[in-house]
Amino acid sequence: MTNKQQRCTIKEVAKAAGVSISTASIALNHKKGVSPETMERVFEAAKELNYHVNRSAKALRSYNSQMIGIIVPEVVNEYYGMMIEYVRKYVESKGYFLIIGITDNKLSNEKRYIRDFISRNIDGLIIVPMLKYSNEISHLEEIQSYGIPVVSLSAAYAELDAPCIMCNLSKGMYELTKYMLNRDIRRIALVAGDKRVDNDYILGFKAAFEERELQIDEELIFESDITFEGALEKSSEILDKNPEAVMTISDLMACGIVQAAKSRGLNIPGDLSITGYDDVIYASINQTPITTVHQPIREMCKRAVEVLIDLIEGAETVSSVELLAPTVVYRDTTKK
Amino acid sequence: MTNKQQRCTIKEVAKAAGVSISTASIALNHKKGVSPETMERVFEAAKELNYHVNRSAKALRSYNSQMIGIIVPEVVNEYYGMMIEYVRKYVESKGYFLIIGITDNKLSNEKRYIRDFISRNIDGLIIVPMLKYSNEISHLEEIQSYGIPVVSLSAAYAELDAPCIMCNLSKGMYELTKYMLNRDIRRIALVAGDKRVDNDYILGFKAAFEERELQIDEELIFESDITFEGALEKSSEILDKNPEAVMTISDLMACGIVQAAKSRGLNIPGDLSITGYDDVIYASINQTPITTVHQPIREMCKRAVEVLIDLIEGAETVSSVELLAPTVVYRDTTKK
DNA sequence: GTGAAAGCGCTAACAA
DNA sequence: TTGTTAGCGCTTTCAC
Repeated sequence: MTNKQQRCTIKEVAKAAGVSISTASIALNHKKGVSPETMERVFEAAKELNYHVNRSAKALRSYNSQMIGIIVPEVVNEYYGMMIEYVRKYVESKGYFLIIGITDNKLSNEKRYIRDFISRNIDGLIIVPMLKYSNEISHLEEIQSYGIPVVSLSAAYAELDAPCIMCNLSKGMYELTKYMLNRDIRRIALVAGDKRVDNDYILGFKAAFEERELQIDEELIFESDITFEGALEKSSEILDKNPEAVMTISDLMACGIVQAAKSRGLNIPGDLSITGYDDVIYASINQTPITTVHQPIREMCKRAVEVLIDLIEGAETVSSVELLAPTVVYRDTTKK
Repeated sequence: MTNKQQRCTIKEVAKAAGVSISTASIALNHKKGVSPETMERVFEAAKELNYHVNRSAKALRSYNSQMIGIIVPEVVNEYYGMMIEYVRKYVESKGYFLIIGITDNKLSNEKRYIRDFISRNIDGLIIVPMLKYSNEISHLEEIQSYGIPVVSLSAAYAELDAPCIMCNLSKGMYELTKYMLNRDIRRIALVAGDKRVDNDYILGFKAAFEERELQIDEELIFESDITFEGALEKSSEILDKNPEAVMTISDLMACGIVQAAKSRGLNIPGDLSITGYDDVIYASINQTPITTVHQPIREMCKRAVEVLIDLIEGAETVSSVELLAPTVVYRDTTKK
């Protein structure tokens, strides 16, 4: 780092290869219209000079940055971490670079990232909606108005005119609830986050009861912070109702319930069944592995990227919700 | 998204404000040399027209992208997730945007991201070294040669001439081992990843034994994949040696040992003490919360960003290692 | 305090 | 097939 050197430009590559700048540009971009020999000379010169294209210049001139943006509520959470991981992989396999905005569940941050992403000329946006209820979508409409396609992943903004790829959350909850009811477990608590945001889960839960013409006790449907600590705090209120089962909408919440139940000396699943949702690592690393619903995160991410890139390449936007199927994973916190 | 509109440029803002382009530029960048009234007119026009600066153009012209790059081995892991989270926060509070490369512990990916980051004109780089042993640093030296400062975080590349901010890993391991020895636990297994990479941990472990002039059984020092599954697999070999304690170098590995011990019917900490490292969520959400060593991740990230930004702003590079102090966190997998 | 004009590195007409 | 040239949106001298 002593003698700072300048990066070489396409001009120098062209000169070294003995061709014009435009020929060098065509060659470096693997476009047709240049002879094989010229091509080789240019690439040799580029390698020799250790040429790196200046993407700022390229983006300025050609109106695309080869960057796709993703906005997620959090990153310190296996569920979103996996999304970033998979989306990144697919995006990069298509020749794009993924830039990431993390909102901390704050609308103001979501807006800030949208502004920044517009400034940085992203080619497309994947938005993973916040966990808080919001119907403010003007910032998303603005980015769309500039012709930047938007796809929502994991959940939908009801009023946004954009494709959405998500898991059939309701179905997973229905299956799992049915499994409980089949084992004569009736007194089931359900712990959601915000009832409006998490209505899909509640719908599936109720559907299983209704199918069997069983009464639902609305008092057993709780709202809680969707975190480990949140569930832990809420647990005394929940367990005081003496449920036979506690179903949650995330594995982390289930961990909280498990820990609380243990400190009450409850036997799992003898005295109490507990279920998570998502099937991320938290469910399997627990001392007692947790029964949960697997969301096909990988497939969701793959589809989201496919749909987005189609849009970037000029496909017509159709506002549709694509629901991928969940799978119940039976582990040790529920009866066999 | 029906009628795609063009983003407005500084030219249009200038025109609307009735000033020249250069005046508009000065005003928009809050530079001095423009009257308050003009300033206001420009900002009003910008707001009116919904102006977003084109950062590609700005970066091209002014040789800085206001982007800082970070390269991490993984993201689906609380430890790295938190790093991204904290680094992002500090970086953004300084007016930069963080772009992230995830290498999956592959050198080829690290090189690929470096190339990409050079192309995208990042202003500085934070590198969190891979968990695999490597002394190939030519790509890092190259980016440095262009005057882009590099800071390493969480671990050091021995041969790289760059500042490093990390936790005093050795000290944490020493303290924890001493705690065990003080409770007359002697037969302690240590589970590392690669012994070369994780030598600091081993050094601390041995130091505690040596201080008391106790013999170390090298057979009880294991290498394993630094994952939950890795530890789970290795566990039978480890537990077959009948240790009184198993110390690991990550909380996730500790979870694996806990699960394996439980399925052998071992009582924790009665029959077996288990410790993790890092103090991330995996340690606290387990049914039996795990004793571990807290790494001051937040402070590490803060310092790394501070040092990097000083360098970006022209400070002299000094190749130094800054060691932050760990804290042992006693939970339920060790004796009181 | 403000404006005119050059040019950052690159792509894409258009000419040759 | 290859070269010439204009210009993407912005910053930054340098005049005025």
